[in-house]
Amino acid sequence: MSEYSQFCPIAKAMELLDERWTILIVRELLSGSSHFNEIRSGNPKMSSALLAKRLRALVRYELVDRHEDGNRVVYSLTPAGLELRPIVESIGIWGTRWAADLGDQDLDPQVLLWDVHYNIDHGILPPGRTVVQFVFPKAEPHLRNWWLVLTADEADICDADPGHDVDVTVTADLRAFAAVWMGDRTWPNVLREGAISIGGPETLRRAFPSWLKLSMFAGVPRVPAEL
Amino acid sequence: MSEYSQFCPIAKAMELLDERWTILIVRELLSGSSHFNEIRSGNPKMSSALLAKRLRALVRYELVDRHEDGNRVVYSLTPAGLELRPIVESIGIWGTRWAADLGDQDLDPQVLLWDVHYNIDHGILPPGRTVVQFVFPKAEPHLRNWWLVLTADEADICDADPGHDVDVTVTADLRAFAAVWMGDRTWPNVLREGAISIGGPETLRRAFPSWLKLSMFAGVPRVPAEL
DNA sequence: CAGTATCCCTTATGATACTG
DNA sequence: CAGTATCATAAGGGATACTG
Repeated sequence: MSEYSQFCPIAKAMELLDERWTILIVRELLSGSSHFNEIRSGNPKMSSALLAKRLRALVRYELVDRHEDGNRVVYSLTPAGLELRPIVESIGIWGTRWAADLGDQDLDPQVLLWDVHYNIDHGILPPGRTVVQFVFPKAEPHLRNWWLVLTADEADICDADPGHDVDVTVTADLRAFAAVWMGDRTWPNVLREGAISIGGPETLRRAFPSWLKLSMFAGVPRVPAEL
Repeated sequence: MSEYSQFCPIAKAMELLDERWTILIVRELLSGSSHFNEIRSGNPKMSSALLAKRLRALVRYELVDRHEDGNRVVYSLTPAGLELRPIVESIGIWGTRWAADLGDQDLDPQVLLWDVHYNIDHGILPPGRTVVQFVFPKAEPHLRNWWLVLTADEADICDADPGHDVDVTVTADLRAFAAVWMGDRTWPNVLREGAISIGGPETLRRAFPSWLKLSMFAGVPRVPAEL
């Protein structure tokens, strides 16, 4: 932490919060991640060494608690960390309104599907296990195929075939999928246009879009285009 | 700006906002600063070169507008920049609750008085000009004496004697003054204890505390001490 | 799984001085 | 007033490999 030498509470807060990646780590913890590699899944471009360093700092600032549970390590937000939620949400709302232009490098399938897997409407899934395969034909080969394994109380994202039978196959243009997820386009619109196609038994195919709750920022009112 | 390569609006926003000093510059603009050296006054530890660089970036991101008015340069927030207010405020609220421990290096008289000068209750000042001298006996010699020049519509802070007759002299322990400003202590309390003393004609001396509105975060509910 | 350890190259930025 | 210019050093962080 480098210091601003100001009594101002905004400055005192930013001493703890303005390092690169810090807010994104808090976002992951607020979303439900609690293990080192879960946080990495939501931030795949961050190196392991850097995440370890940031987590150590967050524990030192008493925003995050580190707890060993058997052979696993569990990270969780302290009361101070939990109260960062209004900050993180207002940043997301602002970003949705004013920083929503995505470059090609922003369309990372892993980050997108990681967000998706935390926002599944488990209540309306078919009974048992449902496997959705995502194919992003234009992505780099190793980022092209993903499997989402859904049960009544879990959602797992895999970048390797988990071996189960696939129930639904979603072939998508990544930009179109992100636009649906963010509430900028609708399922009927992208399906009609062919930017996304859904394969599988008709019942499942038709049900699939309803399984995904959208991004928590999908409903944010947008800035009207200038006339 | 370095990039996170994530579609997430929180990440897209932080690409613009998480560089050191950026939020503090926005804070100054939200408080009412519009000139280069006003922003510096609120951030005296930032070098001129660095402020220039940050301002160029903020203009590039379209959060700040730079406008030449005759021979002066005027900075103002764009619509996108103005919408940062909820973020900055929630950061300040959080900082007040969870990052309020001040080290000695945080007690910078200039930053504190700069905040004070933006929060004067001009409506209840005596008519004409009122000059308040602040003395912080324990501060470094060059930060020990300050003059606050108040009129019906202006408040100026000087670190050199502006030459006017002084109406009120406030001799203060800086930590006590910051505590009053932040709402952690009351005027009666610090006056009784002698941590601050006010000199001058009795009417003015008694009126002085009411001229200062407190920090905008003075009313934030604090975290109850653990039992 | 949850990290460490190194190496090495950029960036960032503090200090100082200068300018139209 | 509103910046530039230059230098020197510190910090940041990517790549890669390794570990209990």
